[in-house]
Amino acid sequence: MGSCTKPYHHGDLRRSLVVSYLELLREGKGWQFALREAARKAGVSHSAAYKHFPHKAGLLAEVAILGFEHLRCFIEERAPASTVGLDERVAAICGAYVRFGTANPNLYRLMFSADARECSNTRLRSSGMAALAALQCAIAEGQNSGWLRTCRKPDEQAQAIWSQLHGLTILILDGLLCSEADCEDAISTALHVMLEGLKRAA
Amino acid sequence: MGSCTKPYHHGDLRRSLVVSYLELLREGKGWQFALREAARKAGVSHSAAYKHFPHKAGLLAEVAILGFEHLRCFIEERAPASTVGLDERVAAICGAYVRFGTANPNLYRLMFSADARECSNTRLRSSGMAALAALQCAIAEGQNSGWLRTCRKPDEQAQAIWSQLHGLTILILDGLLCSEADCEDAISTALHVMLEGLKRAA
DNA sequence: ACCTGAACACCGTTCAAGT
DNA sequence: ACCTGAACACCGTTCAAGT
Repeated sequence: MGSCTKPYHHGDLRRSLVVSYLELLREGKGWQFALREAARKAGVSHSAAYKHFPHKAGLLAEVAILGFEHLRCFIEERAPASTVGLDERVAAICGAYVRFGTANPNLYRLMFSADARECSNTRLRSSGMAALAALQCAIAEGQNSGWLRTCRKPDEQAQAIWSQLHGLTILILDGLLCSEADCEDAISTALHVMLEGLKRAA
Repeated sequence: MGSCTKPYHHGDLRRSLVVSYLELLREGKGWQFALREAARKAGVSHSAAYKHFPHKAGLLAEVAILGFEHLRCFIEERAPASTVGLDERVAAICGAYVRFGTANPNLYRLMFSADARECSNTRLRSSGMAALAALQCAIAEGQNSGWLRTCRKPDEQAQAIWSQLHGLTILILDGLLCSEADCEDAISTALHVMLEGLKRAA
């Protein structure tokens, strides 16, 4: 306990590896890191990781799922259910989604990477759905109140909106929609176009 | 000429490597292949590739740009400028875009991969824009004729639509929107939701 | 001018051996 | 039960040497 020599057993290496990978992502140099690099950062031999994950993809999937949970919190913070006005609420949810991506580019990319999906697409899918639950609620409410077009079922419309948010986020991160400088403008413009499309004609 | 022994010099190795990589993509086992595998397929030593490309990313970028040209042709075939009715034309363009992705999943993924972008984002960007030129034309026409909402400039609306198409395509390829079975349904539903959002209220 | 083969520093994964 | 170190088969990249 009081000893300063590193113990042979780590304690919670599994968690430590996930945290190390998250830190690597936050440091900003891409999103594809070696398993060995996460182990290095955790101060442990690389082969130790295989006692906690069957393969690298398992670690990445865990990080990805954590990412979706962060996304859910991020959205709930910036667009609480108490937000007055469906208009504002939907806009806040959509804005929060895209901003999460631009604020955590590497994590967002990892969340949708092949390695992360390969491992447990169903878990990822349900994490994604949980993150978007607020959106689906708002849509159902909006349709009931007559504010939204009601041509489609709420879940179908939620999927369509998710597509748009994801596409916008990815294209922005890829630098294909705009330069870094006018990125904020591009986001708000695209979100406006999108929200206008949702509303019933005035 | 009449000899059947493989010549020491290949002739057009650069092109051959690109074609080999395209074939690997079409074979369906993912989209991340070793440079060495393309060289193997081209029947050449792996180090030979470095006389034609500065690094692997250079090869991938070339493949990606070819992909965008294929996409442009694909759209022009299925949604020629002669298509009667803006309604049909826009729907055809959007449908063609998404179907190109589902028909060439690995190529589509490569086109937006970090490796391909890293090399020449500007060339890629202009290829992407060329592929979407038909869309932008149709939007401008649609706004003039009063069929489309005119709240935004054509290029801004084109970007918003591209976001949606890209997001839909990627999420479908990722298997996050639907299972393989009801994939067609999901696509046409999402496209409908999208097109309804574009139109002026009836 | 173009291609080969050996070499280097990396990787993911495995496995016997240590604590 | 958990961790290490050496080993294996791979990879991208380089470079002297061949044609």
